Amino acid sequence: MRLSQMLFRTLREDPADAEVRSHALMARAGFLHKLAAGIYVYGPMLWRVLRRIEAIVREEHDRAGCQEMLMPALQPAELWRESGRYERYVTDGILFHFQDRKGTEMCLGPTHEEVVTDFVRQFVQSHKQLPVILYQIQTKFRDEIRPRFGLMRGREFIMKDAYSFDASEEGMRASYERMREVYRAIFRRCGLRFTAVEADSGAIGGSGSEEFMVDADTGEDAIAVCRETGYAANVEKAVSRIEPPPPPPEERPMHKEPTPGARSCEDLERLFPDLPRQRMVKTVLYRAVFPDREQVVAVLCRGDRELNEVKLLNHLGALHLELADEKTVRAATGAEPGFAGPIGLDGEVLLLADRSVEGVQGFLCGGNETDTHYLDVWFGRDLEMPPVHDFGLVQEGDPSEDGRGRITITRGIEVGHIFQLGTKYSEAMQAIFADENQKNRPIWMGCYGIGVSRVAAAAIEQNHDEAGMIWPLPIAPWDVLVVQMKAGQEAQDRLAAQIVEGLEAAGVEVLWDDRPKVSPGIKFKDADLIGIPLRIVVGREAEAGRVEWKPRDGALGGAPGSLAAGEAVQRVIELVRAARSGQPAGEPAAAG
RNA sequence: CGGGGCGUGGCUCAGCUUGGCUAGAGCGCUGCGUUCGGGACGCAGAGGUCGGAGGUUCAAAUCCUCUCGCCCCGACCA
Repeated sequence: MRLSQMLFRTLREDPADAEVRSHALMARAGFLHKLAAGIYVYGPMLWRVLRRIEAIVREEHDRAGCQEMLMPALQPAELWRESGRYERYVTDGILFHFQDRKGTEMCLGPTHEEVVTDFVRQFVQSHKQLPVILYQIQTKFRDEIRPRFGLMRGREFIMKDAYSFDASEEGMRASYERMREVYRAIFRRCGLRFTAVEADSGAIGGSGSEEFMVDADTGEDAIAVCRETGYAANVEKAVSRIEPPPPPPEERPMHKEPTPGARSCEDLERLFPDLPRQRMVKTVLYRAVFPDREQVVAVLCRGDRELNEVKLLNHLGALHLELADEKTVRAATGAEPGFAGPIGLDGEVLLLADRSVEGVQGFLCGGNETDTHYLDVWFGRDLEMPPVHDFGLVQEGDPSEDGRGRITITRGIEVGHIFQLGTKYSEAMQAIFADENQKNRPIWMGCYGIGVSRVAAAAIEQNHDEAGMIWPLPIAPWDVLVVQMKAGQEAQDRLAAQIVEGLEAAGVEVLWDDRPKVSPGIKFKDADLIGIPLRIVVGREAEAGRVEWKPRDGALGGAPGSLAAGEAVQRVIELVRAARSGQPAGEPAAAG
């Protein structure tokens, strides 16, 4: 493709509304255009990237025996009522929903468990038809509370979603394992560095789940990793050991201490310099929302630890959980926020304790009275130990659960998530089959998602520099950029055309910057910005049949330097072949 | 939804506090010429309902009201 023929333009400055590099760089390079919050036009170059990602996704799914299909984005709300998710999704506001001309409630699919389950229940009657895995690549709609970061969290985005159907729990696990391997292969082939982590299954529900995180400092998710043991989990889910508290001090009677203005552990440390954080107990108040009621919950936590709201939410089985607002705090404690404690709380409050407070004695805690704390408090003596569970957030440096290593916290971008759903949807929607003994049983399901458009953004978050994007070769919009310094100069015209022809004949996708009257500086800056990994410069040595080898990605293309044109062509062909070697043998190189 | 901020040529912004000339700059764009290996230079141009509506005023980008949109911080997720 000749760049001079493309709709192409670059901007010198970052757009004002782009917060992350991937968004800013793509917008500057014309890959992306925002139409409204979280809604984007994918330009020609970005679309090539997305199609390449899709091609890899398809190949790996097909190879694993999955069947591609396509379901409607437009769906009757009735189906969602049947699974029981309609209320929650509408209350959350995540579901785009409206009425058609007849007044029927409709929605735009944020995910397709309902539709696929409805489809499968009409087909499957016998265990002989199982297992089966279906998938589609399609636009999804979610009215995100806060769309942001460009392609990272859009309201309309491209997703690959797959669903497995099995006759037994073991079968479901086997399908899940198979999909896990498919996912590993996909992200490996995309040229991304990633980590598979244990995850919370959230609103989708089910028993087990893992997320695939592209390693990137700018990621929205924090991940707990243990190098020694290979443990990796989303911090929402992660467990660790915690250092035990110091031994109890000499027993003294509980008493009040004036603590004016001391609302945090930092403040209290200044007032009580000899008291370690491990002998402070925080009381954090939450408001938990259930389908039929609300409940104020107070959770005790050691002063040097933090609480994990996801663990708490799961334990309570609540729909939502949020920090209590000031009014709620005042009503529950009778004090200004910052002085909540377990003693003398309002009777309606549910009191729980994180396991970090176990063994803590003679501690400091809030007095439920403004500017007052209790000191020398003992569990068992001054108050009953509330029910104890693990509500803690893992912290950097914690020993791993088995004690054989230490936890490190890193960041990542979630590009894939796989779930064992069990029979949640099949039971709700009566997707049943007859087993060998003619007994009706619900189908065991799994679901598996990849954010295709998010993969593109994550690739840039992981691979860029000051000058621009650096695409991994397998998902780059083009394999190689041929930069012709002076379009119209005969020797350069001839050599560039010859190189492009040679590469294309070998199945390499080539972008040829043949723009006339564009200064060298601009060509180089643009080349850096769009980040095509391999580059050949046709310039001053063209008469001698030589070019400059100038890869964008030094790690991939090696050192720059002068080369005979034929040699450069050969090098590109080899690198491209190597990058595509993940393909099944016998298939031609993907041409799109 | 709660809290904070912003809407002025294609892009990045100034002007608004204290209303007053023909609404500006840089980049980009068009034409001509000189340049030509890291965002060149000169000359001549095009391009703006100042987000929208209403109001105050002799006069509104500027003040007031309403409204739409966008961004950031929090709960959600591919």
